[in-house]
Amino acid sequence: MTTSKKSTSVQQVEPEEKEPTSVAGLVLENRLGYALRRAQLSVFKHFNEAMQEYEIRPAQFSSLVVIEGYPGITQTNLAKILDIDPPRIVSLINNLEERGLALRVRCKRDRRSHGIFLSKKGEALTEQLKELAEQSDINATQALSEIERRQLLSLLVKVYAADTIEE
Amino acid sequence: MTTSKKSTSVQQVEPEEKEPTSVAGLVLENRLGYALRRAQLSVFKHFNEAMQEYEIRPAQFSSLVVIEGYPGITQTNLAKILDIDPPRIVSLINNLEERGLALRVRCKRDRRSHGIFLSKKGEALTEQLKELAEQSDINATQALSEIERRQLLSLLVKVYAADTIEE
DNA sequence: TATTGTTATACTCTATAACTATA
DNA sequence: TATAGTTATAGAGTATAACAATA
Repeated sequence: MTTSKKSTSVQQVEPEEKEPTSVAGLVLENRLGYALRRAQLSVFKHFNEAMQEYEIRPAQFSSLVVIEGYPGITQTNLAKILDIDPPRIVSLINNLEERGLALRVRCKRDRRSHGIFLSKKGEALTEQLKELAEQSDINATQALSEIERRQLLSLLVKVYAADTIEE
Repeated sequence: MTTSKKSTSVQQVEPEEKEPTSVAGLVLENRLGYALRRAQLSVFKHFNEAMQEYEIRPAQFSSLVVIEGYPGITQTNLAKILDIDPPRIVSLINNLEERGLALRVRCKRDRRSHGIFLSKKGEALTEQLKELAEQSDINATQALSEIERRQLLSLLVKVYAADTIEE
C-alpha cells in the first residue's frame, strides 16, 4: 500500500532541521541486541587494527588459541568449541597450514579424522598475538574501569554459555 | 614452510581422545571480543526468531525505531546515527518503502535530501516490534537477573558511545 | 566546488547440500 | 549406515569508488 499519504505522520513536509543529538536515538539505547552489536563492532575494529600487520582475522586467532589449548584437537571438535560449521574450519586450517602456523596429522586409529597441531612458529606467534589481543581489548574499553571490564566479561560469558548449554 | 614437522608440538601423533570440556577453551573465555561476538550472535538468534514472521532484519528494525524517533530524518543523518555507510541506507529504505512501512519526502529547501517518515502501517508495526524485541532480549538473557541485564546494557553503551565520540 | 542520494561492484562471513573416504 | 572432512554454491552484510542532481 504505497498510497497511504494521508497518514498523520506525513502531515509534516519538511525534514528535521537540527541533527539528532542522542548517540543512538531513544529506544535504541535500551536495546540489548543493538548495544551488543555496536560494542562488538567497536571492539573488533580495535582488534583488527592490532592484528593488521599479522593478517590474522578474529576466527583465525580464536582457532590458534583453541589449538594451543587442545593440541591434536580434531576439526569436528574445533568446530563445536567455536560454534561454527565444519566447512568453515577447512579453509581456516588450510590458511594456517599454508602459512606454516598449524598442521594436520592424520589419526592412526580413525583415519577419517585429523589432529591439528601448532608448529613452533605457530606457537610463538600465538603467544605474541594473545598479548596483542589483551592490550587491544583494554584499548577498546578505555571507558571502563578494570572492575567494570571484568564485570562485562563475566556477564557476556553468562549470556552465551547459557545459550550453548540449552542447545 | 610446510616441512616443519620437527616442531615439539608434533611429537604427539594421536589427536586428543576426550572431548574438550570447557565451554570456550581456556584463554578464549577471557577475551572480551570473543565473548561479545558470541553473546551478540546468541541474542541476535533470538531476535531473528522473534522477527521471522514479520521478515524484519536487525538493521531494518533499528531504522524503523530511529525514524519513529526522528520523523523526517534525512538518509545521511540516519546513516550517521546507525553508524553505517550511506549506500546501505538506500536499499534499507527502498525495502521499507516497497512494503508501505516508510516513505521518502523530498525536502523543499534542499531538494537533494529526503526526509523519511513512517506510514500509519509502519508506526503500528514499529510499536508491535518494539515489544517483541524487548521480550526477545529478556528471553535471550534468562541467565541474568534484571539488575545484571541493566548493568550489561549500561556497560555496553559506555563502550560503544566512547568509540563514537572519539571518531 | 561540495553534498545527497544512488549505482555498481567486490569482498568477507556464513549456511547448506552434496560428495569422498573411511568406519 | 554413520561419521570426518571436503567441495561447491549461494546468500547476507559490508565497504569503496564513481556518478547524477542539486546546492
